[in-house]
Amino acid sequence: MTPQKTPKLDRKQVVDAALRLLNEVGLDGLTLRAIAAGLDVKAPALYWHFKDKQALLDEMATEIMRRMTARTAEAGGGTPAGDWRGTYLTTMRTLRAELLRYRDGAKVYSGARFTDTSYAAGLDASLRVLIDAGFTLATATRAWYTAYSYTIGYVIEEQAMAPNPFDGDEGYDVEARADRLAEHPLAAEAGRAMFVDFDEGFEQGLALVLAGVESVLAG
Amino acid sequence: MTPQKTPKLDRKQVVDAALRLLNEVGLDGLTLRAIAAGLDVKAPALYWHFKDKQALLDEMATEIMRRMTARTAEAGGGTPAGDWRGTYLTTMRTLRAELLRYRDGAKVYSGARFTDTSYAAGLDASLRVLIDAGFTLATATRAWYTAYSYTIGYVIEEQAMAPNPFDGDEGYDVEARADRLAEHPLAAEAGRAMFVDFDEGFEQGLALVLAGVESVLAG
DNA sequence: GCAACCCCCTTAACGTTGTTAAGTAGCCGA
DNA sequence: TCGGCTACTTAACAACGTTAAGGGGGTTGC
Repeated sequence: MTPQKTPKLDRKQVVDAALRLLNEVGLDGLTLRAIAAGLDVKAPALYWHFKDKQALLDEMATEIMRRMTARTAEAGGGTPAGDWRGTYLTTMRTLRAELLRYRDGAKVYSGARFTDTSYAAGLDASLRVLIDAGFTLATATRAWYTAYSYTIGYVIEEQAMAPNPFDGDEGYDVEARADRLAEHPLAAEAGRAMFVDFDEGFEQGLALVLAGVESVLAG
Repeated sequence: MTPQKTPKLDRKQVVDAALRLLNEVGLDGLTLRAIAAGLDVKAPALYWHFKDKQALLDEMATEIMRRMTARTAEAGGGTPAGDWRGTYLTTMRTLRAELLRYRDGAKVYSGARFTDTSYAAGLDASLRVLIDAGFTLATATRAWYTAYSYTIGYVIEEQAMAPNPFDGDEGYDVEARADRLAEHPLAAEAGRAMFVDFDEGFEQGLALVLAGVESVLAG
């Protein structure tokens, strides 16, 4: 249709189109032919820019990470310089928020390996804040990675359960679950608590991890 | 070959064969044809026992959960009755250990929905221990789910990184990573800490979560 | 004793997927 | 004008999940 003079297609465009499509069709529907169609191109054309599909998925994960790093840096502007608690919370909240922006975002992210080292600057900054607050490198690393693991695990579970924000998918029926578990009242009620307000649930768990970090630092 | 009188194949046998094969070929190689071949059967035969592949994966995850519950109950025998801390730690250690028994175990597990309610008894028991120790149902649930999310996230990352225990896969080269990150010394050194001793790293993070739970209970 | 039936599996095939091979239009330097 | 590089195309392949149709063997009904 649009007769481009030099019909250049680059890696960035492919990644952007793939991330856009991800939100429409989910990870299962993310086929190379569909991605290519969105770019007015045939599937094998993608192989000029990426070795294989996994390389594209890795680049998508890396792009998600870059956007998260950028947002963390922005949000860092509103956080006082010495406030390691605020930085810590903001980093993990931003990580979750960015994963939630894409359907199956946590799955794509956690299943991939980054294609460059651009994440290191953000990690370095996060650790620096903790170290300046008195942490050793070892405890800072552990504090960071624990909250990171928690966040990844939480969002994976959240995206598996929650109604999909992008189409009419109904998601997990919490009340039906409670009915099935009538013989186990604690588990039944716990399900309501776990799967109803994910934002609040994440905050509570994150506060818990932070409290643990504080008590270790104090010790 | 072996002329079975009534060549019965049931769901349990299929799940067992699939879990065995999972350890040999990983999630990517886990095809219905390969599973069927291991049972001296053709692929469409599996559709008599399972609606589709996802139903089989769900059943595999449920079986992993059941084995975990059984092991937790065993390990509970060695834990004093009133020791909620010991029970809490043991539950999460057992969860991780069981996920690690299968290649891509955490991915299979976290991507599935349980096919029955057998998990509820274990969850109920875990919550009961916390409540008897003075937790409200809400705080017990949050304490449990936070450690659960942490463990899932940690093992997903671990299995993506670690050398595969089942074949000669080399895994992630920690030193090469450190070299690439020469400009970010904190991140480089943190990588060594995060990806070297996964057992120890898990314990430290879990202790951190537990410390947070304790401080919330004390507050 | 035979026919009907149901259980559990087979063979065959379909559409889709990731991926490779081979060819080709446009551009660029010599 | 000539290669030669870039960035795609068309064609095709093997493998996958899945469905359709059929068949053998045991059990049941009469």
